[in-house]
Amino acid sequence: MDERFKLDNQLCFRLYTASRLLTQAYHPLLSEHGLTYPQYLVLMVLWEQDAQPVNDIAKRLLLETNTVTPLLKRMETEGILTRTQGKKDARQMIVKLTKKGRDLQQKLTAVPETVGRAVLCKSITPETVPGLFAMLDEMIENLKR
Amino acid sequence: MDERFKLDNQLCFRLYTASRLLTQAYHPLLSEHGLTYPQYLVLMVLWEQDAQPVNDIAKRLLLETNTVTPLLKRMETEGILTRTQGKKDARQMIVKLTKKGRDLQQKLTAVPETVGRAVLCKSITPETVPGLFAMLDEMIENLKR
DNA sequence: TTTGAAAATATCGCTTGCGATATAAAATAA
DNA sequence: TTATTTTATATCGCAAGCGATATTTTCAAA
Repeated sequence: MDERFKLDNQLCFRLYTASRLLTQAYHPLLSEHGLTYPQYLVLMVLWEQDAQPVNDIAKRLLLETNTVTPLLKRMETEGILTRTQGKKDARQMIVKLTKKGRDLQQKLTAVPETVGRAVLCKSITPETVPGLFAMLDEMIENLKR
Repeated sequence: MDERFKLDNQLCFRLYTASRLLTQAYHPLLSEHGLTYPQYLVLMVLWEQDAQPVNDIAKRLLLETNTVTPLLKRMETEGILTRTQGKKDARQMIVKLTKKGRDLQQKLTAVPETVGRAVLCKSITPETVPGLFAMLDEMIENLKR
């Protein structure tokens, strides 16, 4: 058996699994407010800086517009944000939070804490997290050729 | 602005992005052989141990059967594996590689190497990978309550 | 100015991931 | 044995992701 094909030696499988399981940890906290995890990501982007074109949101999340556009449309239907054509550039759609979208930040204050606690363990602590972040950041930078 | 909602402070977003980008790195290598990344995971499970029930494969990948069953059916259609009802337990479907499925291992030998090289960088080296694996493993163990 | 290239967004088709639920077989209890 | 519960798969519906492609608008070059 080729060691290179063993699941236990795969970085990607670990990342894939860790990502899925951590997203699942968000699920009960977000679905309570009718949100999915990718929608929560969009909210974090817009809470940082409101009124952005689709492209800027997509770039920030390293997603394609063919993923983000339908996602934003669903959030518009939910009354979380509005999409209006840009004035300077008519090709752009400017995405802006509604009051409901802004108010969600207060309602979700417990989320980062709760998930943060769920992740903490022997090898993942306030001391080790910066190192982990650095490795993942370098890897991400490396892969988005 | 609440620091805890900043995208740059999120572990989950990093894992989600790293997982997606690394999976994308597999894409050209796998699609050449008509495979997706989750299908490649199934192959790795079966190369390690052939002839497993659906449930064992799902457990190994930490996926639900409602994800794995359709995936296996597509692979069966492609002639990569067979699904036959268990003899001891008629509820089980035993999944077994065909010759085509076994032969894929030889055809994909370059994949682990190629992706491995793409990941290597200053902070991800043969020396640091075991530590990264340990953190992810503990996190995964922690989250699969 | 006209024309062609680039950019911003959207549409289509398909696979995955997963909550909820159904079905059938096996194991356990009464 | 009969009834109940558990287990193994599967089905359904929906939201991502994403490759491929279309549409519209802007920009740049001729």
